[in-house]
Amino acid sequence: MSTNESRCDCNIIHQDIVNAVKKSFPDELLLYDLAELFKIFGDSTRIKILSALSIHEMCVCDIACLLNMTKSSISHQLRILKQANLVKYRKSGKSAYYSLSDDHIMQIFEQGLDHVKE
Amino acid sequence: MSTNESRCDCNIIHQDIVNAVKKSFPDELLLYDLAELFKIFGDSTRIKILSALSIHEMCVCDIACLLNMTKSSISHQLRILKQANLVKYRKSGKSAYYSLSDDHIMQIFEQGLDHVKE
DNA sequence: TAAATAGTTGAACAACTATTCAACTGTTTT
DNA sequence: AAAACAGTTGAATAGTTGTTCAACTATTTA
Repeated sequence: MSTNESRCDCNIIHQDIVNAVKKSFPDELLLYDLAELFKIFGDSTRIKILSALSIHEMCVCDIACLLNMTKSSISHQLRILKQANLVKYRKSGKSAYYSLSDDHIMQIFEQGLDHVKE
Repeated sequence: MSTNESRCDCNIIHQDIVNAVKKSFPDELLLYDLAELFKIFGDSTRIKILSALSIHEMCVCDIACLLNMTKSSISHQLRILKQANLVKYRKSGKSAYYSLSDDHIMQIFEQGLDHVKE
């Protein structure tokens, strides 16, 4: 950062620490993408959908029935999960069958669960 | 769930699957807490703060300076992180030094990073 | 004691988001 | 061909949330 204008309204107390942290700080864009990923996990409806799909492939109706929600709201959330490449789907007749696109997703899920369980 | 009223506006196609999933479905409250945890991770300011604190303990001014944001907004976010038991702090003189309350947090962080990096 | 500084806090505002509703597409059934 | 059903989509709405601003507390320094 070579900008002189700073929103930081204070005298820097530990310039050495700030510099050291800045040095080994991950890429800005990477942290942004990471936040975006967690944001998707940060909704109970989407968490429930992912949790359900980790057990078995399901169609929109099945998920709506399981979570006692409308097809529409489930479809909206599935679109978000699809855009984030967290779920994939196959169409068969009138139905669309959704499943997890990646096993790695559940590792993040499980790690989070461990922390919540304390 | 023993309620007959269902928001699910469709005939259930795979009652057997829905029942099976319902059976091995995690506790509702647990999934809610999990979503709340991920929600906290799902903001780039908070992610950056956690990432910084994983490198070194820092005071509010240091963080504000590092991220080029006001003390106020950092303090607000630190309050949220504190309430979620993700950070702890010690006061010394005029300053408040924040650090991660748990190493486990960074495991979730790293796992997410792996996924984002693809 | 007064000024300066680090940090906190509540209200206000703007931006975002999850659900609802209605209308729609596409497939299957009668 | 018409009805029924699974699913999608866009607009509207209500609720949430991150930052800003101003006022405040507490500690230190002059």
